[in-house]
Amino acid sequence: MIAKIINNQTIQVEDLTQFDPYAILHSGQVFRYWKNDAGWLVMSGNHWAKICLNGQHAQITCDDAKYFYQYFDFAIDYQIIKQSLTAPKLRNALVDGGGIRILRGDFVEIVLSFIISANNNIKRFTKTINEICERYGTLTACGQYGFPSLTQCAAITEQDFKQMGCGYRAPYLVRAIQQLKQLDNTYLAQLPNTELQRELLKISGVGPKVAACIMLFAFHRLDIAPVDTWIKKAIAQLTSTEQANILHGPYAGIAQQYIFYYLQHLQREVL
DNA sequence: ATCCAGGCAGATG
DNA sequence: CATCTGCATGGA
Repeated sequence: MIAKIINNQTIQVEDLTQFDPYAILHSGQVFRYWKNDAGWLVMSGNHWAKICLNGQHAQITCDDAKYFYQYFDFAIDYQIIKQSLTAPKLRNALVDGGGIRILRGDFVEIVLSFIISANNNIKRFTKTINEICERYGTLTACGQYGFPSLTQCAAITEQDFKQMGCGYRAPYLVRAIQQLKQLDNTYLAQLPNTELQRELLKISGVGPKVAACIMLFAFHRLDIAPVDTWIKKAIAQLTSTEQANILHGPYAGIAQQYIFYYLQHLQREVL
C-alpha cells in the first residue's frame, strides 16, 4: 500500500519512494502549485490539496480525499512499472525521477492548459493559466482560485485571452470551449486510444502532441508518450531500437515523464 | 538582433 | 497523404 485515506480531508502517504512531490509537481503535468512553509499546495480543477512531508511519511490535507487519492493515482504500484522500464539509457532519469506519478488531471483544465502550452514556454504559459484562474475561477478555501468551470470559461472572450498573453491561440481557446461543452468526458474515457485521439484532434488548437498530453495527463493512457521539442532532442541521440523501447512500450508515457523531468527541469544534458 | 519555447491551423503540392 | 509557413509574446 502506498497511501491510505484517513478521513474525508486527509490522506497518509506511507511509501515516499513512490511519491516525490517535488518531482511530480515539476514534471510538466501540472502548473498550478505553490511552495509554502509546510510543503506544497496544488490545485486540480477547483480542488486543492496541501502536501506536507514529515520524515518517512507525507500527509495530504485537502478538500476531497477520494478525489486526490485518484488524482495522485495511489491505487497503482509504480514499483512494478519501473521494473519494466529497462532501457539502459533510462536509468539515470529513472533514479532522479523515481517518485514521479502520472496524475489524473481535470479534463477541461488539461485541455485548455496544453492548448496554451503550444509553441510557448512553461514559465510564460503558467503565468497565463494562473491569471485565467484568478480572473474567471472561484476562490476556494485554500486561498487560491479554482480553474474556471466550462460555464465560467464561456464568458471569456478572444480579447480577454489575448490580454492574458495567449496571443494567436486566443481564437482556438474560444472555439475549444464551445466544443468542450458538446463533449462527454465519461464517453471519451471509455474510448480506445485511436478513437480517443481522433475525437481530441477535432478540438480547436489540439494537434497530435497536445492530444497526447490530454490522453496521458487527463485520461491516464500510460502507453502514450507526448513527443515535444525536449523529447525530440533527447531521443535523437538514441538508436531506433532504443527509441522504440522507450516510446512504444505499455508505459511509454511514464518513461517520457522521467525523461522530460530529467532534461527539462534538472537541466541534464543526455540520457 | 535573432532564436526559442511541452505546436497548430491553414494552404499548398 | 506529406510538407511548408505564419504565428503572439517575452526571455535568453
